[in-house]
Amino acid sequence: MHQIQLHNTLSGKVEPFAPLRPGHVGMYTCGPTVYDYAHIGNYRTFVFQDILRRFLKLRGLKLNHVMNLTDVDDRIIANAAAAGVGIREYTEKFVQAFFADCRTLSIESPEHWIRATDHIDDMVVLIRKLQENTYTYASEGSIYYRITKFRDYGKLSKVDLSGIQAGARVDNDRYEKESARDFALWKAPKPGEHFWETPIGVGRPGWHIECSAMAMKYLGETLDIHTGGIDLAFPHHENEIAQSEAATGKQFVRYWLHAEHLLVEGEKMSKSLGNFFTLRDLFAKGYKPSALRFALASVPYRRQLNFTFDGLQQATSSVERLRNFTARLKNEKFPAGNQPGMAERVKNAADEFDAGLSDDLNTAQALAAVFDFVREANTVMDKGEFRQGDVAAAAEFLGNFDKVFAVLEDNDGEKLKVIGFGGGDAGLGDAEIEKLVAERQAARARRDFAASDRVRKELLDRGIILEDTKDGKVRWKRK
RNA sequence: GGCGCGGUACCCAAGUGGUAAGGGAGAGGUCUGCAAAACCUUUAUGCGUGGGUUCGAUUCCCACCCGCGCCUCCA
Repeated sequence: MHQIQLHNTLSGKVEPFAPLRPGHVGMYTCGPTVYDYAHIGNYRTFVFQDILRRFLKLRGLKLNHVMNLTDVDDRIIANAAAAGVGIREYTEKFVQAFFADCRTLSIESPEHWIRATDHIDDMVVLIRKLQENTYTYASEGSIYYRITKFRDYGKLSKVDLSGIQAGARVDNDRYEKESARDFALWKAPKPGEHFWETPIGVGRPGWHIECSAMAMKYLGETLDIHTGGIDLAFPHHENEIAQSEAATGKQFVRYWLHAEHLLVEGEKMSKSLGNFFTLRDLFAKGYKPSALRFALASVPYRRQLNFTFDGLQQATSSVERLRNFTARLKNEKFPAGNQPGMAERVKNAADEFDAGLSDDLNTAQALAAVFDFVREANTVMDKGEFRQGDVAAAAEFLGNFDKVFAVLEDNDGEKLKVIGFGGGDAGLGDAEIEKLVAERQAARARRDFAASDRVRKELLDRGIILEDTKDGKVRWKRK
Protein backbone atom coordinates (compact mmCIF):
# COMPACT_ATOMS: atom_id res chain seq x y z
CA MET A 1 0.00 0.00 0.00
CA HIS A 2 1.17 3.45 -0.84
CA GLN A 3 1.17 6.56 1.29
CA ILE A 4 -2.01 8.47 0.59
CA GLN A 5 -1.24 11.91 -0.81
CA LEU A 6 -3.81 14.64 -1.20
CA HIS A 7 -3.66 18.12 -2.66
CA ASN A 8 -4.33 20.63 0.07
CA THR A 9 -5.62 23.98 -1.13
CA LEU A 10 -4.34 25.50 2.08
CA SER A 11 -0.72 24.80 1.22
CA GLY A 12 -1.17 24.57 -2.51
CA LYS A 13 0.71 21.30 -2.41
CA VAL A 14 0.18 17.58 -2.53
CA GLU A 15 0.77 16.38 1.02
CA PRO A 16 0.91 13.01 2.75
CA PHE A 17 -2.45 12.42 4.37
CA ALA A 18 -2.65 11.36 7.99
CA PRO A 19 -5.82 11.83 10.02
CA LEU A 20 -5.64 13.53 13.38
CA ARG A 21 -6.93 10.45 15.11
CA PRO A 22 -5.22 7.43 13.60
CA GLY A 23 -7.60 5.25 11.66
CA HIS A 24 -10.48 7.72 11.82
CA VAL A 25 -11.30 10.43 9.34
CA GLY A 26 -13.65 13.33 9.95
CA MET A 27 -14.82 14.71 6.64
CA TYR A 28 -17.27 17.41 5.65
CA THR A 29 -18.72 18.07 2.23
CA CYS A 30 -20.65 21.14 1.19
CA GLY A 31 -23.78 19.63 -0.30
CA PRO A 32 -26.29 21.16 -2.65
CA THR A 33 -28.47 24.17 -2.17
CA VAL A 34 -31.83 22.61 -2.76
CA TYR A 35 -33.53 25.33 -4.77
CA ASP A 36 -33.65 23.31 -8.00
CA TYR A 37 -32.52 20.01 -9.50
CA ALA A 38 -28.77 19.58 -9.20
CA HIS A 39 -26.87 19.48 -12.49
CA ILE A 40 -24.04 17.30 -13.78
CA GLY A 41 -21.48 19.87 -12.69
CA ASN A 42 -22.66 19.45 -9.12
CA TYR A 43 -22.40 15.70 -9.52
CA ARG A 44 -18.86 15.90 -10.77
CA THR A 45 -17.98 17.22 -7.33
CA PHE A 46 -20.18 14.75 -5.49
CA VAL A 47 -18.76 11.82 -7.41
CA PHE A 48 -15.28 13.08 -6.55
CA GLN A 49 -15.99 13.15 -2.83
CA ASP A 50 -17.63 9.74 -3.17
CA ILE A 51 -14.51 8.31 -4.79
CA LEU A 52 -12.49 9.84 -1.98
CA ARG A 53 -14.65 8.41 0.78
CA ARG A 54 -14.80 5.00 -0.84
CA PHE A 55 -11.05 4.91 -1.29
CA LEU A 56 -10.40 5.91 2.31
CA LYS A 57 -12.73 3.14 3.41
CA LEU A 58 -11.04 0.64 1.12
CA ARG A 59 -7.83 1.58 2.82
CA GLY A 60 -9.37 0.60 6.11
CA LEU A 61 -10.04 4.04 7.54
CA LYS A 62 -13.19 4.62 9.56
CA LEU A 63 -15.12 7.53 8.19
CA ASN A 64 -17.35 10.05 9.80
CA HIS A 65 -18.56 11.97 6.81
CA VAL A 66 -21.08 14.78 7.01
CA MET A 67 -22.89 16.34 4.08
CA ASN A 68 -25.20 19.27 4.47
CA LEU A 69 -28.23 20.33 2.53
CA THR A 70 -28.51 24.07 2.33
CA ASP A 71 -32.23 24.56 2.57
CA VAL A 72 -32.39 28.26 3.26
CA ASP A 73 -30.93 30.99 1.08
CA ASP A 74 -32.08 33.90 -1.06
CA ARG A 75 -33.10 31.78 -4.01
CA ILE A 76 -35.05 29.34 -1.89
CA ILE A 77 -36.84 32.11 -0.08
CA ALA A 78 -37.68 33.84 -3.34
CA ASN A 79 -38.79 30.67 -5.13
CA ALA A 80 -40.82 29.41 -2.23
CA ALA A 81 -42.56 32.75 -1.92
CA ALA A 82 -43.27 32.77 -5.64
CA ALA A 83 -44.73 29.28 -5.35
CA GLY A 84 -46.72 30.31 -2.31
CA VAL A 85 -45.36 27.55 -0.09
CA GLY A 86 -43.14 27.37 2.96
CA ILE A 87 -39.44 26.81 2.46
CA ARG A 88 -39.58 23.34 3.96
CA GLU A 89 -42.26 22.29 1.56
CA TYR A 90 -40.49 23.94 -1.33
CA THR A 91 -37.12 22.31 -0.67
CA GLU A 92 -38.42 18.85 0.16
CA LYS A 93 -39.03 18.01 -3.48
CA PHE A 94 -35.45 18.85 -4.42
CA VAL A 95 -34.01 17.08 -1.40
CA GLN A 96 -35.78 13.90 -2.46
CA ALA A 97 -34.67 14.38 -6.06
CA PHE A 98 -31.11 14.81 -4.89
CA PHE A 99 -31.22 11.61 -2.86
CA ALA A 100 -32.61 9.75 -5.82
CA ASP A 101 -29.93 11.18 -8.11
CA CYS A 102 -27.25 10.09 -5.68
CA ARG A 103 -28.61 6.57 -5.69
CA THR A 104 -28.55 6.42 -9.48
CA LEU A 105 -24.93 7.55 -9.46
CA SER A 106 -24.01 5.11 -6.68
CA ILE A 107 -22.97 7.96 -4.46
CA GLU A 108 -22.85 6.47 -1.00
CA SER A 109 -24.76 8.07 1.77
CA PRO A 110 -22.47 9.89 4.14
CA GLU A 111 -22.73 9.01 7.80
CA HIS A 112 -24.77 12.15 8.34
CA TRP A 113 -27.10 14.02 6.04
CA ILE A 114 -28.00 17.26 7.72
CA ARG A 115 -30.11 20.28 6.93
CA ALA A 116 -29.25 23.84 7.69
CA THR A 117 -32.72 24.64 9.00
CA ASP A 118 -32.42 21.87 11.60
CA HIS A 119 -29.37 23.58 13.07
CA ILE A 120 -30.40 27.17 13.62
CA ASP A 121 -29.73 26.81 17.34
CA ASP A 122 -26.18 25.63 16.71
CA MET A 123 -25.57 28.58 14.45
CA VAL A 124 -26.89 30.96 17.06
CA VAL A 125 -24.53 29.50 19.65
CA LEU A 126 -21.61 29.96 17.29
CA ILE A 127 -22.57 33.53 16.46
CA ARG A 128 -22.81 34.35 20.15
CA LYS A 129 -19.35 32.96 20.63
CA LEU A 130 -18.11 35.22 17.86
CA GLN A 131 -19.86 38.14 19.51
CA GLU A 132 -18.12 37.35 22.77
CA ASN A 133 -14.84 37.22 20.96
CA THR A 134 -15.65 40.59 19.37
CA TYR A 135 -15.48 39.52 15.77
CA THR A 136 -18.89 40.89 14.98
CA TYR A 137 -20.87 44.06 14.73
CA ALA A 138 -24.53 44.74 14.34
CA SER A 139 -26.05 46.92 11.70
CA GLU A 140 -29.70 47.47 10.87
CA GLY A 141 -30.78 44.27 12.56
CA SER A 142 -28.13 42.11 10.90
CA ILE A 143 -24.92 40.77 12.38
CA TYR A 144 -21.71 40.96 10.38
CA TYR A 145 -18.31 39.40 10.65
CA ARG A 146 -15.47 41.92 10.74
CA ILE A 147 -12.80 40.26 8.62
CA THR A 148 -10.04 42.74 9.42
CA LYS A 149 -10.14 41.34 12.94
CA PHE A 150 -9.13 37.90 11.68
CA ARG A 151 -5.44 37.92 10.92
CA ASP A 152 -5.40 34.83 8.77
CA TYR A 153 -8.17 35.95 6.46
CA GLY A 154 -7.28 34.92 2.93
CA LYS A 155 -4.98 32.05 3.81
CA LEU A 156 -7.02 29.51 1.90
CA SER A 157 -7.83 31.37 -1.29
CA LYS A 158 -4.77 33.64 -1.12
CA VAL A 159 -6.88 36.73 -1.55
CA ASP A 160 -5.01 39.86 -0.74
CA LEU A 161 -7.29 42.11 1.24
CA SER A 162 -5.17 45.19 0.74
CA GLY A 163 -5.81 45.06 -2.97
CA ILE A 164 -9.55 44.95 -2.71
CA GLN A 165 -11.44 48.16 -2.86
CA ALA A 166 -15.12 48.53 -2.61
CA GLY A 167 -16.11 49.71 -6.02
CA ALA A 168 -17.19 48.54 -9.40
CA ARG A 169 -16.88 44.83 -8.75
CA VAL A 170 -17.67 44.68 -5.10
CA ASP A 171 -21.28 45.14 -4.40
CA ASN A 172 -21.86 47.32 -1.41
CA ASP A 173 -25.03 45.42 -0.99
CA ARG A 174 -28.35 46.38 0.33
CA TYR A 175 -27.03 45.92 3.83
CA GLU A 176 -24.93 48.37 5.73
CA LYS A 177 -21.42 47.01 6.19
CA GLU A 178 -18.22 48.52 7.56
CA SER A 179 -16.15 46.94 4.85
CA ALA A 180 -17.11 45.50 1.51
CA ARG A 181 -15.74 42.05 2.33
CA ASP A 182 -17.46 41.70 5.65
CA PHE A 183 -20.16 39.09 5.43
CA ALA A 184 -23.43 38.47 7.19
CA LEU A 185 -23.63 35.95 9.98
CA TRP A 186 -27.25 36.74 10.59
CA LYS A 187 -29.60 38.61 8.31
CA ALA A 188 -32.47 40.77 9.38
CA PRO A 189 -35.66 39.61 7.70
CA LYS A 190 -37.13 41.56 4.88
CA PRO A 191 -40.87 42.05 4.92
CA GLY A 192 -42.70 38.82 4.34
CA GLU A 193 -39.60 36.65 4.55
CA HIS A 194 -39.30 33.50 6.55
CA PHE A 195 -37.52 34.20 9.87
CA TRP A 196 -36.51 32.62 13.13
CA GLU A 197 -36.83 34.23 16.55
CA THR A 198 -33.64 33.66 18.46
CA PRO A 199 -31.61 35.12 21.31
CA ILE A 200 -29.50 37.05 18.81
CA GLY A 201 -32.53 38.53 17.16
CA VAL A 202 -35.13 37.89 14.55
CA GLY A 203 -33.94 36.83 11.15
CA ARG A 204 -32.18 34.07 9.28
CA PRO A 205 -28.64 32.75 9.05
CA GLY A 206 -26.07 33.96 6.58
CA TRP A 207 -24.80 31.47 4.04
CA HIS A 208 -21.48 30.54 5.62
CA ILE A 209 -22.39 30.04 9.24
CA GLU A 210 -24.27 26.79 8.71
CA CYS A 211 -21.21 24.88 7.55
CA SER A 212 -19.03 26.07 10.43
CA ALA A 213 -21.68 25.28 13.01
CA MET A 214 -22.67 21.90 11.64
CA ALA A 215 -19.19 20.70 10.76
CA MET A 216 -17.94 21.38 14.26
CA LYS A 217 -21.05 19.95 15.87
CA TYR A 218 -20.61 16.58 14.19
CA LEU A 219 -16.87 16.43 13.68
CA GLY A 220 -15.29 18.49 16.42
CA GLU A 221 -13.39 21.73 16.22
CA THR A 222 -10.77 20.38 13.84
CA LEU A 223 -11.76 18.31 10.83
CA ASP A 224 -9.45 16.20 8.76
CA ILE A 225 -10.96 16.87 5.37
CA HIS A 226 -13.33 19.40 3.90
CA THR A 227 -14.35 19.08 0.27
CA GLY A 228 -16.28 21.13 -2.22
CA GLY A 229 -16.19 22.65 -5.66
CA ILE A 230 -13.34 25.00 -6.48
CA ASP A 231 -15.71 27.94 -6.64
CA LEU A 232 -16.48 27.51 -2.95
CA ALA A 233 -12.90 28.15 -1.88
CA PHE A 234 -13.67 31.83 -1.96
CA PRO A 235 -15.57 33.24 -0.26
CA HIS A 236 -17.45 30.36 1.32
CA HIS A 237 -14.62 28.26 2.71
CA GLU A 238 -12.51 31.28 3.52
CA ASN A 239 -15.37 32.57 5.60
CA GLU A 240 -15.90 29.22 7.25
CA ILE A 241 -12.29 29.33 8.40
CA ALA A 242 -12.72 32.87 9.69
CA GLN A 243 -15.84 31.96 11.65
CA SER A 244 -14.63 28.67 13.05
CA GLU A 245 -11.13 29.65 13.99
CA ALA A 246 -12.19 32.95 15.49
CA ALA A 247 -14.59 31.01 17.71
CA THR A 248 -12.30 28.16 18.76
CA GLY A 249 -8.79 29.44 18.30
CA LYS A 250 -8.00 26.11 16.68
CA GLN A 251 -7.30 25.04 13.14
CA PHE A 252 -10.66 24.32 11.53
CA VAL A 253 -9.69 22.02 8.67
CA ARG A 254 -6.43 20.20 8.05
CA TYR A 255 -6.92 19.23 4.41
CA TRP A 256 -9.01 21.31 2.04
CA LEU A 257 -9.84 19.48 -1.17
CA HIS A 258 -11.45 21.24 -4.11
CA ALA A 259 -12.76 19.73 -7.31
CA GLU A 260 -12.29 21.57 -10.56
CA HIS A 261 -15.33 22.43 -12.58
CA LEU A 262 -16.95 20.61 -15.40
CA LEU A 263 -17.33 22.29 -18.76
CA VAL A 264 -19.74 21.26 -21.46
CA GLU A 265 -18.26 21.06 -24.95
CA GLY A 266 -15.50 23.36 -23.76
CA GLU A 267 -17.80 26.03 -22.44
CA LYS A 268 -19.11 26.91 -19.05
CA MET A 269 -22.37 25.18 -18.45
CA SER A 270 -25.17 27.67 -18.25
CA LYS A 271 -28.84 27.79 -18.91
CA SER A 272 -28.44 30.60 -21.41
CA LEU A 273 -26.06 28.57 -23.56
CA GLY A 274 -28.51 25.69 -23.61
CA ASN A 275 -25.84 23.28 -22.41
CA PHE A 276 -27.19 22.83 -18.94
CA PHE A 277 -27.93 19.23 -17.97
CA THR A 278 -29.49 17.48 -15.05
CA LEU A 279 -29.21 13.73 -14.67
CA ARG A 280 -32.76 13.39 -15.87
CA ASP A 281 -31.84 15.17 -19.10
CA LEU A 282 -29.11 12.64 -19.84
CA PHE A 283 -31.07 9.56 -18.86
CA ALA A 284 -33.91 10.75 -21.04
CA LYS A 285 -31.45 10.61 -23.94
CA GLY A 286 -30.76 6.96 -23.14
CA TYR A 287 -27.43 7.18 -21.37
CA LYS A 288 -26.80 4.91 -18.42
CA PRO A 289 -26.12 6.04 -14.88
CA SER A 290 -22.98 3.92 -14.76
CA ALA A 291 -21.64 5.59 -17.90
CA LEU A 292 -22.13 9.01 -16.40
CA ARG A 293 -20.49 7.99 -13.15
CA PHE A 294 -17.57 6.55 -15.08
CA ALA A 295 -17.26 9.67 -17.20
CA LEU A 296 -17.27 11.89 -14.12
CA ALA A 297 -14.87 9.69 -12.16
CA SER A 298 -12.34 8.88 -14.87
CA VAL A 299 -10.90 12.37 -15.17
CA PRO A 300 -8.83 13.22 -12.08
CA TYR A 301 -10.69 15.69 -9.89
CA ARG A 302 -8.23 18.56 -10.09
CA ARG A 303 -8.52 18.74 -13.81
CA GLN A 304 -11.35 20.50 -15.54
CA LEU A 305 -13.60 17.90 -17.04
CA ASN A 306 -14.90 18.63 -20.48
CA PHE A 307 -18.23 16.88 -20.65
CA THR A 308 -19.31 15.81 -24.13
CA PHE A 309 -21.80 13.32 -25.44
CA ASP A 310 -18.99 11.63 -27.32
CA GLY A 311 -17.18 11.27 -24.00
CA LEU A 312 -20.27 9.82 -22.41
CA GLN A 313 -20.50 7.30 -25.23
CA GLN A 314 -16.84 6.40 -24.72
CA ALA A 315 -17.52 5.88 -21.04
CA THR A 316 -20.40 3.60 -21.96
CA SER A 317 -18.05 1.43 -24.02
CA SER A 318 -15.42 1.38 -21.29
CA VAL A 319 -17.88 0.23 -18.66
CA GLU A 320 -19.16 -2.39 -21.09
CA ARG A 321 -15.67 -3.76 -21.52
CA LEU A 322 -15.19 -4.08 -17.78
CA ARG A 323 -18.57 -5.72 -17.32
CA ASN A 324 -17.91 -8.18 -20.12
CA PHE A 325 -14.76 -9.26 -18.38
CA THR A 326 -16.50 -9.52 -15.04
CA ALA A 327 -19.17 -11.71 -16.58
CA ARG A 328 -16.57 -13.87 -18.26
CA LEU A 329 -14.73 -14.36 -15.02
CA LYS A 330 -17.93 -15.34 -13.31
CA ASN A 331 -19.53 -17.54 -15.96
CA GLU A 332 -16.75 -19.28 -17.79
CA LYS A 333 -15.57 -22.61 -16.47
CA PHE A 334 -11.83 -22.97 -16.26
CA PRO A 335 -9.72 -26.08 -15.65
CA ALA A 336 -8.70 -26.68 -12.06
CA GLY A 337 -5.41 -25.42 -10.73
CA ASN A 338 -3.54 -22.15 -11.03
CA GLN A 339 -1.89 -20.42 -13.92
CA PRO A 340 1.72 -19.65 -13.05
CA GLY A 341 2.13 -15.91 -13.03
CA MET A 342 -1.51 -14.96 -12.61
CA ALA A 343 -1.13 -14.25 -8.91
CA GLU A 344 1.75 -11.97 -9.76
CA ARG A 345 -0.29 -10.14 -12.37
CA VAL A 346 -3.11 -9.56 -9.92
CA LYS A 347 -0.68 -8.32 -7.32
CA ASN A 348 0.93 -5.90 -9.74
CA ALA A 349 -2.40 -4.60 -10.92
CA ALA A 350 -3.63 -4.08 -7.36
CA ASP A 351 -0.43 -2.29 -6.48
CA GLU A 352 -0.68 0.03 -9.46
CA PHE A 353 -4.34 0.65 -8.75
CA ASP A 354 -3.52 1.64 -5.19
CA ALA A 355 -0.59 3.74 -6.35
CA GLY A 356 -2.87 5.71 -8.65
CA LEU A 357 -5.56 6.44 -6.11
CA SER A 358 -3.03 7.12 -3.38
CA ASP A 359 -1.49 9.80 -5.54
CA ASP A 360 -4.14 12.45 -5.00
CA LEU A 361 -6.85 10.23 -6.47
CA ASN A 362 -5.31 9.75 -9.87
CA THR A 363 -8.28 7.85 -11.20
CA ALA A 364 -6.87 7.74 -14.73
CA GLN A 365 -3.80 5.88 -13.53
CA ALA A 366 -5.88 3.55 -11.38
CA LEU A 367 -8.14 2.75 -14.31
CA ALA A 368 -5.17 2.06 -16.55
CA ALA A 369 -4.07 -0.59 -14.05
CA VAL A 370 -7.49 -2.21 -14.23
CA PHE A 371 -7.66 -2.17 -18.02
CA ASP A 372 -4.15 -3.53 -18.27
CA PHE A 373 -5.11 -6.40 -16.07
CA VAL A 374 -8.32 -7.08 -17.95
CA ARG A 375 -6.44 -7.31 -21.21
CA GLU A 376 -3.80 -9.59 -19.75
CA ALA A 377 -6.35 -11.88 -18.17
CA ASN A 378 -8.45 -12.00 -21.34
CA THR A 379 -5.37 -13.00 -23.27
CA VAL A 380 -4.59 -15.78 -20.84
CA MET A 381 -8.20 -16.93 -21.03
CA ASP A 382 -8.16 -16.88 -24.82
CA LYS A 383 -5.12 -19.11 -24.76
CA GLY A 384 -7.00 -21.48 -22.50
CA GLU A 385 -4.44 -21.06 -19.77
CA PHE A 386 -6.59 -19.39 -17.15
CA ARG A 387 -7.40 -21.67 -14.21
CA GLN A 388 -10.26 -21.94 -11.78
CA GLY A 389 -7.86 -21.29 -8.95
CA ASP A 390 -7.13 -17.84 -10.38
CA VAL A 391 -10.74 -16.71 -10.30
CA ALA A 392 -10.89 -15.69 -6.66
CA ALA A 393 -7.87 -13.39 -6.74
CA ALA A 394 -9.00 -11.74 -9.97
CA ALA A 395 -12.51 -11.32 -8.63
CA GLU A 396 -11.19 -9.81 -5.44
CA PHE A 397 -9.16 -7.28 -7.39
CA LEU A 398 -12.16 -6.31 -9.48
CA GLY A 399 -14.23 -6.18 -6.34
CA ASN A 400 -11.85 -3.73 -4.75
CA PHE A 401 -11.82 -1.67 -7.89
CA ASP A 402 -15.57 -1.55 -7.78
CA LYS A 403 -15.70 -0.64 -4.12
CA VAL A 404 -14.29 2.67 -5.31
CA PHE A 405 -15.62 3.09 -8.84
CA ALA A 406 -18.95 1.30 -8.43
CA VAL A 407 -19.77 0.71 -12.08
CA LEU A 408 -19.60 -3.05 -12.54
CA GLU A 409 -22.99 -4.11 -11.28
CA ASP A 410 -25.39 -4.35 -14.17
CA ASN A 411 -28.27 -2.56 -12.50
CA ASP A 412 -28.73 0.57 -14.55
CA GLY A 413 -32.30 -0.34 -15.34
CA GLU A 414 -33.23 -0.57 -11.67
CA LYS A 415 -31.47 2.68 -10.92
CA LEU A 416 -33.36 4.46 -13.62
CA LYS A 417 -36.59 3.31 -12.03
CA VAL A 418 -35.54 5.05 -8.81
CA ILE A 419 -35.48 8.28 -10.70
CA GLY A 420 -38.70 7.61 -12.54
CA PHE A 421 -37.47 6.20 -15.83
CA GLY A 422 -38.68 2.88 -17.13
CA GLY A 423 -35.30 1.56 -18.17
CA GLY A 424 -34.32 0.18 -21.54
CA ASP A 425 -35.64 -3.37 -21.44
CA ALA A 426 -39.27 -2.44 -21.87
CA GLY A 427 -41.08 -5.49 -20.74
CA LEU A 428 -39.07 -8.38 -22.14
CA GLY A 429 -38.89 -10.87 -19.29
CA ASP A 430 -36.19 -13.45 -18.78
CA ALA A 431 -38.52 -16.33 -19.66
CA GLU A 432 -39.50 -14.75 -22.94
CA ILE A 433 -35.87 -14.10 -23.80
CA GLU A 434 -34.89 -17.67 -22.97
CA LYS A 435 -37.69 -18.94 -25.17
CA LEU A 436 -36.48 -16.92 -28.15
CA VAL A 437 -32.91 -17.94 -27.49
CA ALA A 438 -33.98 -21.59 -27.52
CA GLU A 439 -35.81 -21.03 -30.82
CA ARG A 440 -32.70 -19.57 -32.31
CA GLN A 441 -30.57 -22.42 -31.01
CA ALA A 442 -32.92 -24.88 -32.69
CA ALA A 443 -32.62 -22.97 -35.95
CA ARG A 444 -28.86 -22.97 -35.67
CA ALA A 445 -28.85 -26.69 -35.00
CA ARG A 446 -30.61 -27.31 -38.30
CA ARG A 447 -28.32 -24.72 -39.89
CA ASP A 448 -31.19 -22.43 -40.74
CA PHE A 449 -29.12 -19.32 -40.27
CA ALA A 450 -31.65 -16.98 -41.82
CA ALA A 451 -34.16 -17.87 -39.13
CA SER A 452 -31.48 -17.81 -36.48
CA ASP A 453 -30.33 -14.34 -37.46
CA ARG A 454 -33.89 -13.12 -37.58
CA VAL A 455 -34.37 -14.02 -33.93
CA ARG A 456 -31.08 -12.45 -32.97
CA LYS A 457 -32.04 -9.26 -34.75
CA GLU A 458 -35.43 -9.19 -33.10
CA LEU A 459 -33.87 -9.53 -29.67
CA LEU A 460 -31.30 -6.89 -30.45
CA ASP A 461 -34.03 -4.49 -31.47
CA ARG A 462 -35.60 -5.13 -28.11
CA GLY A 463 -32.39 -4.41 -26.27
CA ILE A 464 -31.00 -7.91 -25.85
CA ILE A 465 -27.53 -8.78 -27.10
CA LEU A 466 -26.66 -12.39 -27.83
CA GLU A 467 -23.19 -13.84 -27.76
CA ASP A 468 -22.44 -17.36 -28.89
CA THR A 469 -19.78 -19.02 -26.81
CA LYS A 470 -17.18 -21.57 -27.84
CA ASP A 471 -18.95 -24.45 -26.17
CA GLY A 472 -22.02 -23.87 -28.33
CA LYS A 473 -24.04 -22.13 -25.67
CA VAL A 474 -25.52 -18.65 -25.82
CA ARG A 475 -24.99 -15.80 -23.42
CA TRP A 476 -27.35 -12.86 -23.45
CA LYS A 477 -27.33 -9.51 -21.81
CA ARG A 478 -29.39 -6.39 -21.83
CA LYS A 479 -28.08 -3.45 -23.78
C1' G B 1 -5.10 43.53 -12.66
C1' G B 2 -4.62 39.45 -8.57
C1' C B 3 -5.04 34.12 -7.60
C1' G B 4 -5.60 29.21 -9.85
C1' C B 5 -6.20 25.07 -13.44
C1' G B 6 -4.86 23.42 -18.30
C1' G B 7 -2.95 23.00 -23.66
C1' U B 8 0.03 15.20 -25.09
C1' A B 9 -2.49 11.10 -31.40
C1' C B 10 -9.28 11.47 -34.52
C1' C B 11 -11.67 11.92 -29.18
C1' C B 12 -10.86 11.35 -23.63
C1' A B 13 -6.41 11.01 -20.89
C1' A B 14 -1.66 9.24 -17.61
C1' G B 15 3.22 10.38 -17.23
C1' U B 16 8.68 11.07 -16.62
C1' G B 17 15.38 14.71 -17.15
C1' G B 18 16.92 9.25 -20.88
C1' U B 19 13.69 8.60 -25.34
C1' A B 20 5.48 8.62 -25.10
C1' A B 21 0.39 4.39 -19.85
C1' G B 22 -4.71 3.34 -20.46
C1' G B 23 -9.72 3.88 -22.65
C1' G B 24 -12.80 5.10 -26.96
C1' A B 25 -12.89 5.37 -32.33
C1' G B 26 -10.81 3.85 -37.23
C1' A B 27 -8.01 0.13 -40.35
C1' G B 28 -6.15 -4.94 -41.04
C1' G B 29 -6.07 -9.89 -38.96
C1' U B 30 -7.41 -14.37 -35.59
C1' C B 31 -11.81 -16.78 -33.75
C1' U B 32 -17.15 -17.46 -35.55
C1' G B 33 -22.08 -20.29 -40.14
C1' C B 34 -22.28 -14.89 -39.79
C1' A B 35 -22.05 -11.77 -35.78
C1' A B 36 -20.97 -10.28 -30.82
C1' A B 37 -17.29 -10.65 -27.20
C1' A B 38 -12.12 -11.40 -26.83
C1' C B 39 -7.17 -11.34 -28.67
C1' C B 40 -3.13 -9.62 -32.13
C1' U B 41 -1.18 -5.71 -35.41
C1' U B 42 -1.75 -0.69 -36.59
C1' U B 43 -2.81 5.06 -35.94
C1' A B 44 2.14 11.08 -31.86
C1' U B 45 10.33 10.70 -34.22
C1' G B 46 5.91 13.66 -31.22
C1' C B 47 3.82 16.13 -26.09
C1' G B 48 0.72 24.95 -27.59
C1' U B 49 4.95 28.47 -29.76
C1' G B 50 9.93 30.51 -29.47
C1' G B 51 14.35 30.61 -26.81
C1' G B 52 17.68 28.68 -22.79
C1' U B 53 20.06 24.95 -19.31
C1' U B 54 21.76 19.78 -20.25
C1' C B 55 25.39 14.51 -23.11
C1' G B 56 20.07 14.35 -23.49
C1' A B 57 13.61 17.97 -22.27
C1' U B 58 7.42 16.45 -23.53
C1' U B 59 9.37 16.61 -18.47
C1' C B 60 13.63 22.14 -15.61
C1' C B 61 14.09 27.81 -16.60
C1' C B 62 12.40 32.32 -19.36
C1' A B 63 9.13 34.68 -22.67
C1' C B 64 4.90 34.45 -25.52
C1' C B 65 0.08 32.48 -27.52
C1' C B 66 -4.56 29.99 -26.53
C1' G B 67 -8.73 27.76 -23.39
C1' C B 68 -11.16 27.74 -18.64
C1' G B 69 -12.21 29.08 -13.51
C1' C B 70 -12.34 32.27 -9.05
C1' C B 71 -11.93 37.39 -7.33
C1' U B 72 -20.04 38.98 -7.01
C1' C B 73 -24.61 33.93 -6.04
C1' C B 74 -22.43 29.35 -7.96
C1' A B 75 -20.22 22.24 -7.37
